[in-house]
Amino acid sequence: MKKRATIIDVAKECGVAQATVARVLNGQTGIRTKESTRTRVFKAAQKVGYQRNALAANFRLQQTKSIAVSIPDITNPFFPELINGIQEVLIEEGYSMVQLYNDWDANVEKEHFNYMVRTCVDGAIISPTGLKVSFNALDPIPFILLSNSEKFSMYDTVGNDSRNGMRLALERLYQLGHRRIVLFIGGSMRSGPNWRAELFREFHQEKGLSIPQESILESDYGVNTTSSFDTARRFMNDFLTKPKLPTAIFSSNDILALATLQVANEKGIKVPESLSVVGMDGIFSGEVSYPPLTTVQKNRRKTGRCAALTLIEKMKSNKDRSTKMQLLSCSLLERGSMGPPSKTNEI
Amino acid sequence: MKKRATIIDVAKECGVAQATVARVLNGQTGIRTKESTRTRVFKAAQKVGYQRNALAANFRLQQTKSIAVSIPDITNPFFPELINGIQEVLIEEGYSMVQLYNDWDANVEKEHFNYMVRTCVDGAIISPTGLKVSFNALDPIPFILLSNSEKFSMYDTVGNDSRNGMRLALERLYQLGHRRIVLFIGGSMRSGPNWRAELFREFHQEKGLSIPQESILESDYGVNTTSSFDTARRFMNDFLTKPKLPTAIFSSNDILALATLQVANEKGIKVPESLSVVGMDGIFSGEVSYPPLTTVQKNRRKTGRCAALTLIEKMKSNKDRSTKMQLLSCSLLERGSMGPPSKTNEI
DNA sequence: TTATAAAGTGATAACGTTATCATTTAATAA
DNA sequence: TTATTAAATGATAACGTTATCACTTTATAA
Repeated sequence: MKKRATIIDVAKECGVAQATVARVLNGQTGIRTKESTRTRVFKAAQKVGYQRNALAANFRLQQTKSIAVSIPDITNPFFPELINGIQEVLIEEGYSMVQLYNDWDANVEKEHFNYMVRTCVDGAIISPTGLKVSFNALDPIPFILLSNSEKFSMYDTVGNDSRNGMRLALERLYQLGHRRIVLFIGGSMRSGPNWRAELFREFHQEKGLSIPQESILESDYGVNTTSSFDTARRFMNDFLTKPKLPTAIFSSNDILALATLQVANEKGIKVPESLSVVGMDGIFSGEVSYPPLTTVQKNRRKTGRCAALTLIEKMKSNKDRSTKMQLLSCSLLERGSMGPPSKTNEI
Repeated sequence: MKKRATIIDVAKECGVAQATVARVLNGQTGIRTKESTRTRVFKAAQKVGYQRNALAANFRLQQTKSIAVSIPDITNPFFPELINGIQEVLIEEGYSMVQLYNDWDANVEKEHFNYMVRTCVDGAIISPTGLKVSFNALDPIPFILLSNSEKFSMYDTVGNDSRNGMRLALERLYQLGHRRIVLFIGGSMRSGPNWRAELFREFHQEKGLSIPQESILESDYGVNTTSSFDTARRFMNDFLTKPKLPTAIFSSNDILALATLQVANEKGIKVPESLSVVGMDGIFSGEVSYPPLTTVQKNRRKTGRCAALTLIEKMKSNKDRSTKMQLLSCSLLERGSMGPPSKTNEI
């Protein structure tokens, strides 16, 4: 491992002061250099194979030009696209990204916060493990949360308007003629107090429908995507043998919906003729299922971009800004798993 | 943002030399300090709120305790688990991870290599965009490649034994009674000269089977997972209307297999009764398809772990080790999409 | 006791960059 | 031309840590 060339080496190579080299190579703002020396320096730098030592620069400037991204689980298909969106923006702005996964463990998450302080990341984007997370440990670091919960309204937050998304789905199902709709909740996300059940009841009230028994199904949480899927499968294996089935099942995420779809296929329940299945999130697997999954699409790439942009804006304006909560709208992505209920399925 | 306390502040606070504070707080190996001064220093550090400036330490030590992971596309379902495996090991060893995505662009990849040198990452794990990538730019940085190509045998490489995996699948299909098997190649990975076609022909020769026309299907490459899937779908939409279909289709990755599966379902071709579909990789979507996809399972988490462990070993042993290529074995994950060919399907 | 070793501490030099200020050189005005 | 200003460059001091070496103090052996 041979030693790397420094600006001093470059300076020696072309007979100028190191200060000049520094100016040329790492453009100090507002100070010009003669074109002839510039080219000389560039050439010399090339020759000795100079690469700026970011460690030294970071130390000098006390900034890392890197931001931390804390999420529970990268294998959850919800996250990769979001991460990708973040990355796109950060790259443009010259930041790099350190990812931290905590596997839904709040203690690990807290340790990650300390890590961020120690390593002097310039900012952080955090998808919290729960609603009770404290961000005190982050003290000097500007951060953005990925959430759609009111609980975090005192922080800068970027999320998806899942309420409205769910509404869109229910409305559309109603419009198609569905009157026996079931809500399926669970999965690996800890979503706190259940606004979904609330919204579901509200919706039925509005439409003048009575809520039948067993219309809000709650599967256990899984520790990860696969276990969440398996649990949902078992649940549906049981549920879909009941005598009087609903005409549509709306699930709080795509994993649950895909489990429903698979079990229905196995049982010979025709989707969407006998049962419409609607999910939420818009993960890739819903694209390749049979039939393709109708879902409430969350634009995760855009969410990531938005979070990153907001963070960068926050970091640039050192003056205190008022915090804000941004909810990106969802859309209903209609694919094969949803259709009008068949006549034979009517009461 | 008030200035952070340094070891000098701590030293002043308790009347010792800063060297002593440094020794106590960031345990220099092999040098003891009296217990009484240790406690004094700790107390003082606590009092002034000392937090080690990792930026300064990194600069001094010329190490970041971070490693870079360069992959083409995090939204490709192949990668998240691999990344997770890497992360698991790195965390244990106290390293953090910077991820770089190049979207299959070799120029971006090269720029990322420069970035690694500039930022002085301690090591790198790289999934190359192609077989012609040069790693010269990485010069002083120890790195591990994620590949199974012979082309990279001069570097430390970790990959999956796809050859053997494909063999397993073909053997099993043959054993089940399949004699009209088709190979479906394509997808978003650039895999270079086609050893798959070669292996396919070899296999037929061994078994004394003649290779029928149109038994090696090659779909176009897609720029990403979704487009790769769509292209494969269009291809299969065409292919599966042909008069005499094969009894089994082996695809070079799960995306292609899932496209096949979906189109077969749409066309009412019963899987596995009329057509067995086998994929490769073992991505999550294959778990939730209908029927669940039989696939050559690559243990990606393990692959990631192995790569990380090998890298760490390499970084620790500063003496030159001989390079090695590690190929992790694949297994055939038998799920619903594969079965014996039905009688009616015989010639 | 005295000589010797060991343990504990202090003083100080890096590390490579950026930024400030001083100095030289070139350009413009008188 | 000379005086004055502007442009270009050089010299140098940080930044906070680690690590080396020198020096004191304490413990152990003779």
